Amino acid sequence: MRWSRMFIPTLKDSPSDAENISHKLMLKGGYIRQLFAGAYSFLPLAQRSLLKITSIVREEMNRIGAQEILMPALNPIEIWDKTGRNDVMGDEMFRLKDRKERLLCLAPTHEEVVATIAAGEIRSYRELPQVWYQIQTKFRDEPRPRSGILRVREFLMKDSYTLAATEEQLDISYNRHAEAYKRILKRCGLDFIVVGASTGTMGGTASQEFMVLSDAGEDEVVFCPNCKYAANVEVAESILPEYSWQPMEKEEVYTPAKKSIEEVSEFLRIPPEQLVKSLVMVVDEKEFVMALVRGDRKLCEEKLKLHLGASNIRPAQDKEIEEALGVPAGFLGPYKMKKKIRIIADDGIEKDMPFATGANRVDYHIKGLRLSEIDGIEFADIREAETGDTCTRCGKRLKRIPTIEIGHIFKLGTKYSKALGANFLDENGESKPIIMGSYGIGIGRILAAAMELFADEAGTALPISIAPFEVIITPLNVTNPLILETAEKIYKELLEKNVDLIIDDRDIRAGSKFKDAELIGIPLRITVGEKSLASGKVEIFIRRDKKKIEVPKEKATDELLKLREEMFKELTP
RNA sequence: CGGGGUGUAGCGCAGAUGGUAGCGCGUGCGGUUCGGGACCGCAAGGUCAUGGGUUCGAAUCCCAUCACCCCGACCA
Repeated sequence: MRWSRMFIPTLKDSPSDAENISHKLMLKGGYIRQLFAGAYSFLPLAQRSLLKITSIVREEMNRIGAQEILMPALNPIEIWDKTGRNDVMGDEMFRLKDRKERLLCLAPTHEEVVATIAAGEIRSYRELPQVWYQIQTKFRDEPRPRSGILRVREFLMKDSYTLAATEEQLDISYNRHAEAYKRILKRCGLDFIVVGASTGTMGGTASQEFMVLSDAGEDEVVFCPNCKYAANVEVAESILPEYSWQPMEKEEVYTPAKKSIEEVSEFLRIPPEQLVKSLVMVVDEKEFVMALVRGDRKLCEEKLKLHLGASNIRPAQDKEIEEALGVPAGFLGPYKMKKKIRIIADDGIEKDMPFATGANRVDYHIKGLRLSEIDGIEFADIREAETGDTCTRCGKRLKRIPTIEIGHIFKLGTKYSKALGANFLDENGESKPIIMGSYGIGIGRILAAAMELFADEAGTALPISIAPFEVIITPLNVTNPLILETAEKIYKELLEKNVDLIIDDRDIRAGSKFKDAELIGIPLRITVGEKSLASGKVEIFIRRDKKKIEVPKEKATDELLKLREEMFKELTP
């Protein structure tokens, strides 16, 4: 490929819209352009990378015996009604009507379609297990698209679905996917951790996420450096560090306009650890629940949701709280409540610790209350684990870190097959619902994560397996025939060896060529210029470690092939 | 949806107190340069997000709308 003929609109300044590193780099490097919020065009460089990623994904999926299919993105709403997910998905699903006013949606995922196919075709246990996958554009009307390509409304995903007759078959498919995902990420040059996760709106019995450590990530993972326990904060367990509380008289205290934990803590001179937050949540849009969490802790909504068996919870608005409890937010507590609602206390709060919390009276808090003296409270782990908490497995300190979620695998069970009538006859002629699994991996996120992970001042250094080109040849002055001929000769030799490369044949200054090549992240560069050529040499530049090697021009091709080989070897699982 | 911010040339920005739009980069042409985003000359490029209002006069003041970005609740 010749740079002069390629569409690579690099920029000197990144557009001010871009905030995080991969987003800036992709815009600057001419990889992507935004069409509107949450939708990007992939320009030639990005598309080349994405094609390489998808072919790695294909190879690994095929390797575990998965069969590639392709399902419609356009779905009739009925199948989503049958599983109840038309409601569960809420505004996240794009909905539209056809010319006959029939309700359709753009599928955010494909369990419903898979179960529909299975319901129509699978009859016997002899036809199971099945493992199907597709690489397809998904649509999700994200409440807030952000971070460039990391969180968008239209994105490429590899999603697979397994159909099993038995739990054992499901386990095998699930484990094979985990293995395939590890191989995929390794081949794409990404370091990752596998963590226990919440099944969220998918439902199901077990799930794990494949996370890349990155500050750009939107997820957080709690992990133990000692025993390797790792879990999404949504589900991570921990033990609170010891806290020696102070004794406290029981009394109502006047706390004018002191609402937040900080304000109350400061005003009453009580540390946040000895305050209790009373958070009112709306459960499935019908019931109010009060959640009690220690003042220095965050409520983990996902854990609470799980405990309640709810499908949706949200913080109540101030107006709702006042209507339901007769007290404004800020002075709420499990004390002299005007109206009884369900109370769930975090089990990390010591039952005999006296604490301060709202007195359910405007401008008043109650001091010296203890959970042990309140009737009808439920206890559950509903707090978020934090750095410094104790690991429940080995007793060492936990760490909490931001991550990018690249892949997620689920054991779904029979939720979808039951809803859509996907049954089979077992050995005994008994009809049973098919046991499903579902597995996703974000193609674009792999690229974004790699950009992010290997970024430096000059740009990025993509892994050779997914870089848009493996090698760039940079003749520094194309008006010098000797330089150009030498570069062209090496270019031809490498082409014959099936190296994926580009020659920067533009008639521009050397500096610009260097900047561009380093920006877009090509892992290997051959520089052909007067300086080295005077002694019959060319220079090989290794982008990742910024190392330069001079080699005789006749040996350039062989030397480069060797380096390329080594780079690929490093990425071999 | 709540909170914050920004919309002026392809990109990055400037345009006090209202007086008819500018800088840097980039782009085109000519020339000198050519191993780390060169220099000189010439030139093109703008419904100042949109709609309404105030005013003799609005990029600037007022109202509304829209878009995009950031922080929170959801996900590959």
